[in-house]
Formats: sequence, C-alpha cells, structure tokens
Amino acid sequence: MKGRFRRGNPFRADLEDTGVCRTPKAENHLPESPPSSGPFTGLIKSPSTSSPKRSRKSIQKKVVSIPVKDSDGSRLKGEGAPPADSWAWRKYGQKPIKGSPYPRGYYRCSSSKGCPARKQVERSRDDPTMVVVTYSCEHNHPWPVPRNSHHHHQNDAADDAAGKSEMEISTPGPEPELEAEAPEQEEDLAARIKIEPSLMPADDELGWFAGMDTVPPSSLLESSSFFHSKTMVGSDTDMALFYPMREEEDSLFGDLGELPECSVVFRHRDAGTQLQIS
DNA sequence: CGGTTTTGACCCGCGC
DNA sequence: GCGCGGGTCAAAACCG
Repeated sequence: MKGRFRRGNPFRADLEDTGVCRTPKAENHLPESPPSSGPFTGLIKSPSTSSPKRSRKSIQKKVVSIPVKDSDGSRLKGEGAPPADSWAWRKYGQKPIKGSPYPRGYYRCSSSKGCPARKQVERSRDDPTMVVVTYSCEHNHPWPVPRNSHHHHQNDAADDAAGKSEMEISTPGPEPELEAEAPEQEEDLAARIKIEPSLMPADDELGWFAGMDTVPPSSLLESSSFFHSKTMVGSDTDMALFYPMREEEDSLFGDLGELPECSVVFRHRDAGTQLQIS
C-alpha cells in the first residue's frame, strides 16, 4: 500500500544533512560553545566511528533509562510512556532491534527547523519496565526551544511502538502553562530515572546538552516543569540555563540568544512564522 | 489544512 | 565482496 519510491535519489544525497542545521558561514564561525541550555545530562561523544551516517561532527549522546510510566497504567500500552521532555519530537522511523523483542523508535526534534537533535526510544531488554532513551545531537548545537504546546496525535495505534513520548509532553491538560504544575508525579518519576553510568563521561565542553551531570535527577528532564525552575534545585548554574518556558517565544529566543554557530530557524507554532537567527 | 505517525524501502558502515 | 543490522527517507494515512 505504501508506495515507497526510491529515495535513493542521487540528489537527495545529503539533502538532509545540509538542511539539518548548518549555515556554511556559521560553520566557519566559531565554536564558542555557549553552554546552551541542555535538558539532558550525561553525554557521550561518539568518537568518530560510532555513527554510521552523519559522523562528520562529533555527536553527543546521552542515554537515560526511564521506568515505564505506570501512572496511567490503565492504558495498556505496549511500550508504555517514555520520556516526556519538553521538546517536540517527530517520529521518523521505527525498527525492530535484533536483540530485543521491542522495536526502537526514532525521533527527530521538531521544535526548531533543521534541528539535528534526535532521540531513540526503546524498551529495555532487561527490564521491560524501563524505557531507554538515547538523545543525540551535534556537538555544540543548542537545543531547540522547548515547545510544550499540545500536540498529541493519533496514537493509540502506536502502542506497539516504542515511542509515545509526545503524549506525555503534550499532556492533554487544560493549558500548557498550567501543566507546569503537576510536580509530584514528575518528581517522583524523575527520581527514578537513571542515567547509564557508563555513558556518563561527564564531558565538559558539551555545549549542547550542557553538562548537568551533577544535577540531581529531580532537575532532570522528563518534566515539563523543568523549565519552570520552580522545582529546580541543586546546581543553579545549570538551572540558569533552562529556558523559562512560560514566556512568549520571544523570551524563549531571548534565552537562546546565545545562538550557536548554526543558524537555527525557529518557527512560531502559532502563526507559522519563522524567525531566523544567526 | 498542517503537522505527525506509519511503514516499507533504501542507504551505508561494519563484520565476516 | 557479500550480508547483516541499524538508521533514515518519504508517501500515504491520520488526527487536531
């Protein structure tokens, strides 16, 4: 039914690659890695042979294990609900993994245009109750604006899929801003999150996920509230890097002010306007 | 109507 | 050189 046509077009080559986020100029610019805000902690840079495809730049990775959210266990989701970060992710693929019975979902950041951030969600092979999320992005790339808007779609069918993180993010709550609250659960959840130890080399120049390695789990991702800095505690340093997400986009961008080397295009989800920052 | 998800095909690095 | 396996693409289906 799905007419999949050859996408192996000679032209498509790195279309994606280029489109990703790289302004030729920007690239030439400098790598002053402003500790952009990073929701994630432990990162690992792939040496150089780790990523098959776009292994041009160092890719940072961060793996997190999150317990399947059984809060809404009422919903028998095959995969449970993965991580609920405040970014918008668009699923672009899913594949069964050799070792595990669970498929791995591939997500791409859709918060900003050309955002190279990606994440993979899969159920832990050992603990089916755990969801392993791997975040990755180019080195020094800033995170997109957290978009806590509502957007959940037709899932339900994605039950077998390993990803329905968005669901959590959007939270069918009344208003996104209000959902800022709801700390209890999130905190609890966060408390249970664990970061793969071996994957935490504690990088220092990660401009991307900003090293919050030392930040307590509570301040970790998995919570929309994490932008509200309300519950934020511990390393204020890192906290400062968070985007206050209740503000207008302007504010958000303001925080992002320290734009990185790549020019990122943020689009207002409302009007669909696009701001180009560079 | 636009943005997502779905899903099979295609690509590519690595191992043998 | 071939095959495997993981990762990505993209058309169509869907949902708001």
